[in-house]
Amino acid sequence: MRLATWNVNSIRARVGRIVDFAQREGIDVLAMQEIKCTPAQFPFAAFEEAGYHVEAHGLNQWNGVAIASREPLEDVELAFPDMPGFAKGHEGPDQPQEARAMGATVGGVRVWSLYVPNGRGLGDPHYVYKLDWLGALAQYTRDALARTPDLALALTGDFNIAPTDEDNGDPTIVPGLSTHVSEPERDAFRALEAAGLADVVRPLVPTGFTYWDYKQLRFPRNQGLRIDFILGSRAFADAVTGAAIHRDERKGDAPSDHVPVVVDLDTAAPDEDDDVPMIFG
DNA sequence: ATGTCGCGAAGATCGCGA
Repeated sequence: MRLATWNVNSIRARVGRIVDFAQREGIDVLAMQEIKCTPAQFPFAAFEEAGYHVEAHGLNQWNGVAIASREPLEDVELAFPDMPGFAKGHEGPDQPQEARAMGATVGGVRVWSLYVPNGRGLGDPHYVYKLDWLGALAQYTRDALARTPDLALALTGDFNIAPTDEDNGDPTIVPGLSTHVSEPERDAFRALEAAGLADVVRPLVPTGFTYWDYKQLRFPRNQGLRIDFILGSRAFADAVTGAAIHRDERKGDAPSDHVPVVVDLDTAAPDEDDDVPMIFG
């Protein structure tokens, strides 16, 4: 199975380019973020004509996530447990959840398409929201893997965190002053790893960014960020056979500011009669 | 020049979010 994640920055503005990519690259499951529309506005037909089922979740022109899949999506969820909400100017409990998460099961894998809150600024309520949101995501991960240790779980999406200094090539993003690179955000990312997940792309694609701001010639200067990830549980990571970051998708007409991140999985069912036993670790 | 995008609402530009 070939699984991809892509912050598309509006599905309607570039649906042709996205479906073309999925078909050309043989993507079986495509987790999308920032679709920027409601399901009523989503261009389902373009995906269906290309052989994909799609589940979309969007409340307005902001955020929004979706998953397209060649096989039907099962057990779709539109939030993880205790996912915090946010409403500007209305800090406190009981804020409405945004359209930032979708979980679905396909090919034996529990896949999440996640659009982690940006944070906006180190002193901003949105930054507190970001850290709370990531904390609840880590708790979900711990609970899910405690309940089912051999679960093939994949958290994919735009995490809005550059986990190491090597993941930040944007000179305007400064440790100590900027979101995406602060220690609390990096701690929150490491907490996901401590919960039982691993970045399954970095071992196969050690360097390279996944996002370049539209402004200031960031892409021609290659001043980007690595902020889009596929984090997998042990059972998921053990099935990974390849990975790619499709930098070329930042080129050409009307690109998203993010590019797709792809992994290949060997999802052949274990065979009890196989002469060669499966060996882990 | 916070210099680019995308969206919606207003109304042929602006505010918001990133």
